[in-house]
Amino acid sequence: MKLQQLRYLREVIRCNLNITAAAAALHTSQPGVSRQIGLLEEELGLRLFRRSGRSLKQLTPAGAILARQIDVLLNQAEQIQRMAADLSAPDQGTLTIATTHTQARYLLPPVVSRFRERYPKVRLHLNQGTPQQVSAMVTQGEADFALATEALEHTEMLLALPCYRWGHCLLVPSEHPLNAIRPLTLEAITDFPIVTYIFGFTGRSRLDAAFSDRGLTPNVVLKAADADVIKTYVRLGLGVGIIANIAYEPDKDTDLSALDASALFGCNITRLGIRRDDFLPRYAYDFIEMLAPHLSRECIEQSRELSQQQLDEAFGFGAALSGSG
Amino acid sequence: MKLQQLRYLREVIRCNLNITAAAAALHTSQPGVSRQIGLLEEELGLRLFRRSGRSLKQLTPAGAILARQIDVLLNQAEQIQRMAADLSAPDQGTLTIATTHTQARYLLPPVVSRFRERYPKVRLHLNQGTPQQVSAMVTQGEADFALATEALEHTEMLLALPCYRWGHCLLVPSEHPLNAIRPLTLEAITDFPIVTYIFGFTGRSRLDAAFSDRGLTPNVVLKAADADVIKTYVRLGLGVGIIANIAYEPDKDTDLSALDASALFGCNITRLGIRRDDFLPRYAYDFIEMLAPHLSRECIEQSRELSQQQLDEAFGFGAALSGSG
DNA sequence: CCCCATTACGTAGCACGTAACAATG
DNA sequence: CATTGTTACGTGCTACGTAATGGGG
Repeated sequence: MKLQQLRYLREVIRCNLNITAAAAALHTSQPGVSRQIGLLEEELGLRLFRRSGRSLKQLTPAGAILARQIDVLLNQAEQIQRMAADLSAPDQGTLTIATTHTQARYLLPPVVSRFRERYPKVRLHLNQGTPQQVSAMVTQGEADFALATEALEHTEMLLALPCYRWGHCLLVPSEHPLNAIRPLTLEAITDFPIVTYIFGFTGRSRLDAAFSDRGLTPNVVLKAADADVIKTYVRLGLGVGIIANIAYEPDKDTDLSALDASALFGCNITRLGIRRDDFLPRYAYDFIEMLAPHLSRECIEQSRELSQQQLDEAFGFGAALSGSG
Repeated sequence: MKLQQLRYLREVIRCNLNITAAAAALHTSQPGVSRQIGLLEEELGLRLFRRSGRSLKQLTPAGAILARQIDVLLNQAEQIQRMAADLSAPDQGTLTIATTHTQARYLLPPVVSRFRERYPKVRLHLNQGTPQQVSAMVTQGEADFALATEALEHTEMLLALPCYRWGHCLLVPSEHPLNAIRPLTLEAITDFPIVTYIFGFTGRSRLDAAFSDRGLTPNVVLKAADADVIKTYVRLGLGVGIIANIAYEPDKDTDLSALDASALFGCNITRLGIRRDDFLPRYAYDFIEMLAPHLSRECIEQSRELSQQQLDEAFGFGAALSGSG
């Protein structure tokens, strides 16, 4: 039994039992993969795949059981390699962060600056995507951790650590009538066309919930994936914007006013998503601590053992907040 | 990184950093091991051993960290192989049981008979030893499971599942004056010389505790490791025996009387010891179920996740019983 | 001077790639 | 007939064993 054979097997399964695709993904020849799978089956004394003619149709029950264990083993092997890399050169390596627009654009820049100063030799990758893509990147091991407000707490594979809380704000041109209304109400907002996020982005679900709880139907005339697009259309006078309040930049957005709406829409929690069984190098923990000082290495390592529910309790969040907010 | 290199490394560490001994244990050449260790260090980019001149003095801190992870990985690899063997030929293989005299001599014979009938192709090994040896055999992977009344619950590595409870009995010649004393008391027993187990065997600690709780000092004239020896000396009239009541065989011991003493000495629990992270083939679970019907496969697999304390609670034993009984 | 690890060197095995082949839809 | 997996075959790498070398206690 060779580690390579197990890697081949894993890749074949990942490629929906397509040996050709697996070989391509592994940058090796197709017959080589086929052969090693065959040898592995021979050594283990059982068929891992149910074949119909020449093509692999499905995993045998035994194959499925073993594949699960083999995944664990390969993860462990990769962890050992990462640990060795970290131990041999603690300030070198790669850090890949999967994140959404809002975090990448407004939250991370200062953290990235500090990090690059502290660890100039670490190659930093920022992968932007939708919350779902971000979550998938981490679960599939393509990124070291994720940062997003949505979708991270949906799988027990990930540890979704609360990073910080934020609310929404209303974005209006300086001369807009809403500037005069105090206190701001959902009803007042509903009188105007609205420009905000598409569903599943940056707390959009919380906005919808707030309106529908009051029996209101907002007139959303434009849905965008990020605050920059929203600002552009607010400037064109298309409607009033609702964005994350961290996305308002007082220095640059001097032609717009931000009216805090945290009280209306409730607060959101941006979470840090880490694979439960993943080893992270020292600099990754340092990055996280720069981002959220309460998430020390010690704190994270203790959290790994907890269920998501226990975690939320430990951090003092009820079920309401740990939902789709 | 090859599995073989990791196996070599593990063996070198097991052999107290002696490469020559490790090579011998692995049935391979000494330079081969030396070379592979070197290649592994090169690939990982760090020294695993602190060398003084040519000999390995100790593990480096990094080496120690990695060695722990590597142990986990190799265990996982071996587990996969065992699982494959079980899946490919569920009624073939080897079952090694580590146990003490009492269990091997009085408890296991009928179970073994049934098992051999059901699984004629399984090679069954019974390894007898002291409770400490028995425990060590399982923790070191030399046996699949252990059966003993003592020493198994001392390490969290093992799952010590309660198998059955038993008490002691007093063994006396047919004409002995104690036959007439009802009810039996500790004081009455203390009037006679006693023949029983050496310390650490078959509930001996419970006997001592019972006497000392009453402020009594028994006159133990012979200490033996097993009931057969004890019976022999009781027959010679050396004293009265105190043995596990399962060790009294009414058919064969017709010249001796057994007086139940469970009430005097309390009950003991014989436990089944399994490595928490170990995979057992189907026939092993069947053996266990023949031995103790309440220990189904399902029950055991659920127990693996529990701490020893949770386990004792689940089985309804308090701290008093889970002690050295 | 003995013990032990490393280096040197030759060999045998095996993983891999190219090419040809088989089978399925 | 296109796609995919298996068999055939040659090659280059490498793990391993034997032998020689180097260092400590």
